[in-house]
Amino acid sequence: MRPILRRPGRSLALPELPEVETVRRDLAATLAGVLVSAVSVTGLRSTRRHPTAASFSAALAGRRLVGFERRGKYLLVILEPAAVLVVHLRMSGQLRLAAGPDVPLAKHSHVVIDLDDGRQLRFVDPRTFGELFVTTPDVPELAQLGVDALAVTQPELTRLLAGRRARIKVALSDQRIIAGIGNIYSDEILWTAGVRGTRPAGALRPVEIGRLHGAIGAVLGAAVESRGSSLRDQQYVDLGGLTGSYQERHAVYGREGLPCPRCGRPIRRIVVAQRSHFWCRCCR
DNA sequence: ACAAATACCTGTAAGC
DNA sequence: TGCTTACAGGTATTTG
Repeated sequence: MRPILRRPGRSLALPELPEVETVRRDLAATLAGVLVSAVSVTGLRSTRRHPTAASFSAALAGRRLVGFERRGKYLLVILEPAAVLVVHLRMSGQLRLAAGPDVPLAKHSHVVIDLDDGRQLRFVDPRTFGELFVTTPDVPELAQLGVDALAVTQPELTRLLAGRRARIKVALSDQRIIAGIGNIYSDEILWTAGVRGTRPAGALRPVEIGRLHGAIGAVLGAAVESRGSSLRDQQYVDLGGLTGSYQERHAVYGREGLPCPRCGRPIRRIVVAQRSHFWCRCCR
């Protein structure tokens, strides 16, 4: 019996660790040392952690952008005088650099940050899940965030997964355990490691955790080199509006019914924790 | 303590 | 052709 070929599930390209890291590097290369001269907020949901748009603007204006860090999917812009601008792109957020105020505003531009050299840093976000907020240097809002996926060691991973009954697909995407992996890269990592996503995390054998640890570094590292993944409606673009290219190397994500690169059998899609999970029956 | 379900939101495309 | 509707998912919150 031939497998039923269905259209691949509609997929977006959501900002996960590689996409946020690409934006971080671009920011560091283009904005180090600039002064924020003014801030305009038109989308109140984007600054919802602040009581008013004015309180967000006042916290950011007059400060200099002196450092650019990343924790998981959170972007941290280090400010002087001492403070931190935290940015999370969530589903559809983009940071875009404009040469000046005359460049037409993209639809769904919610925050415009004027820089003292005339350029503008703009936050664009159709689905309005993303957010920006200014906080203290210790960033207490991120206290629950787990170890960054690019920094986790194999012994740490072993300890973090021990005893957990959650499926490994879910545990990998849990930001309190490991920070930076979302729905796209968790599937690519599991396929690369040859680990079934529905296995309980705590049941993985040491050799499987070893393969998983290797796959986390290999997949995320290669995706960073490719400047992230952009798919379909191209939700993810970098600071200059350009797409990444790692989608060309996706083995399973968004490829339901297409041949597995390893064995040629059709990629399957199931729903795990209300999310699409793409996998190969024989290769995981 | 941990796990699972739900709300939030809009562009896209499938289906009629 | 045009309308309706289902779907995509990260995180905070709620419920179990």
